[in-house]
Amino acid sequence: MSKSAKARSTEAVASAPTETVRDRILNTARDLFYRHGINSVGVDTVVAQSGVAKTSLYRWFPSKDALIVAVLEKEAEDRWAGWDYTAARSGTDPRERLRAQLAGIVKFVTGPKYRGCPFMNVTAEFADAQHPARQVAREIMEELRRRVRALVNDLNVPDPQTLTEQLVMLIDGAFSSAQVFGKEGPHLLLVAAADALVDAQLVKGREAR
Amino acid sequence: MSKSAKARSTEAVASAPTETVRDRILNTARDLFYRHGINSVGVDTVVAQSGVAKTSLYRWFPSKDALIVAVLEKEAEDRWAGWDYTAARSGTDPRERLRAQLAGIVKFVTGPKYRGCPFMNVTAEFADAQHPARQVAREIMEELRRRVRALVNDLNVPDPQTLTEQLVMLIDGAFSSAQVFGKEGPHLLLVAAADALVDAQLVKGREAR
DNA sequence: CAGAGACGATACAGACCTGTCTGTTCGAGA
DNA sequence: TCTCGAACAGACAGGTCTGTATCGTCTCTG
Repeated sequence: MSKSAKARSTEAVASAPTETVRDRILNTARDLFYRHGINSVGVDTVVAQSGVAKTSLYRWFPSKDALIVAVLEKEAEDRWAGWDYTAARSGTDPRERLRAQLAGIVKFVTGPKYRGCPFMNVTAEFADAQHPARQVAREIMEELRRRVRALVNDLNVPDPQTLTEQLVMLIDGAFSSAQVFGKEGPHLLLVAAADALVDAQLVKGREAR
Repeated sequence: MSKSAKARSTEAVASAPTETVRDRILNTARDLFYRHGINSVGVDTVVAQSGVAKTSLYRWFPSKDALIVAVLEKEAEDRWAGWDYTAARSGTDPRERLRAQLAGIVKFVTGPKYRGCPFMNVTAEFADAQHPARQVAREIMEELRRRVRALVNDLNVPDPQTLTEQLVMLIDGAFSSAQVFGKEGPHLLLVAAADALVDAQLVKGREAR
């Protein structure tokens, strides 16, 4: 038993390079929280699944709330990494760059393991808007807003502020409707809907000119 | 004690006409579930708040799950009543009738007591898609889809199916973004965004003609 | 007036939750 | 070799949850 534990901590370097105890807890919690909901997963389950002692969990995270916040931040980190990856791969045409990000979102919400936007789920699960997890979730959604705005700024539309808000609303709608309706939901039309909104502003801009 | 209980059950007819024990439980549960989240409210709290015995709750509802389902159905009942009310008040112009419903939704999500769409919240709170509460929630969202479709059908657009899905996505986005962002969210632009999508289809229809 | 049933009050079982505490093992550095 | 900290193992406290069981009271109906 102690032998296998020893072997794991040694060989783990090869299989999962330098995955610390903290990371193991964090990754396990992230997976469990997302799959079953935060309130449905106790710390004991996280401890058991990550093969770690309870004392270790509470050494690295002072409370379950702190763990939740850390999980959300890691979730956001990965999301923005994906965003940046898509940004780097998409060309120079502003319109295409926006489409690429939206297509990325569609791909995300149609994935087999999709179970809703983690940040919206946390907002639904914790009624208290002052809860630290909700504060983090809100900040992340604001960041999404800023990133959409940056894309919209390059489109040369007459009212970028309005278009940004409308696109964010569409994106939020894609997140939630994919969760509610599953495979065959409205979210499949996200790119088309966004295109229509952009066109509407471009037409308006041309008329005004 | 027994005197006051007697008086209540008699005078209650005047104050809240024939509010049965079942209704009292249902209304209290609805309020508590919505305000604090379903999983955060125990049956004991519902019992205490509604001034009823626990045995009564379990007489009328075989389990908490059954109570949740009943609450959601009542919630839906009221929502459709509001929809029909708006429909009856709005004129004959299809475009205006759609706008009226969307404006009603904006009014709903900007209300001071708004804490998210109950049916989306339940979807986030219960990870298991087979949970009875989620089944009900999904059916209600499908009904919303059908009602939007009925409005779109009168608009004479070339692709009512697509427009319906896009509008539903917008509506879902309004529900969730209002919850995340609070007062100053994208949801304020719901009517304008929907207008843009409708226009886009009407323009396309004219071009094809 | 008598029986039936709705209701209130409350104790209880059994499970689960978060967070603490004690004691042990093991490896790395002084 | 000795020491110290990280990690493991597991018991525990104090609270919450759902659902059941018990018992007494009220009200209506025949």
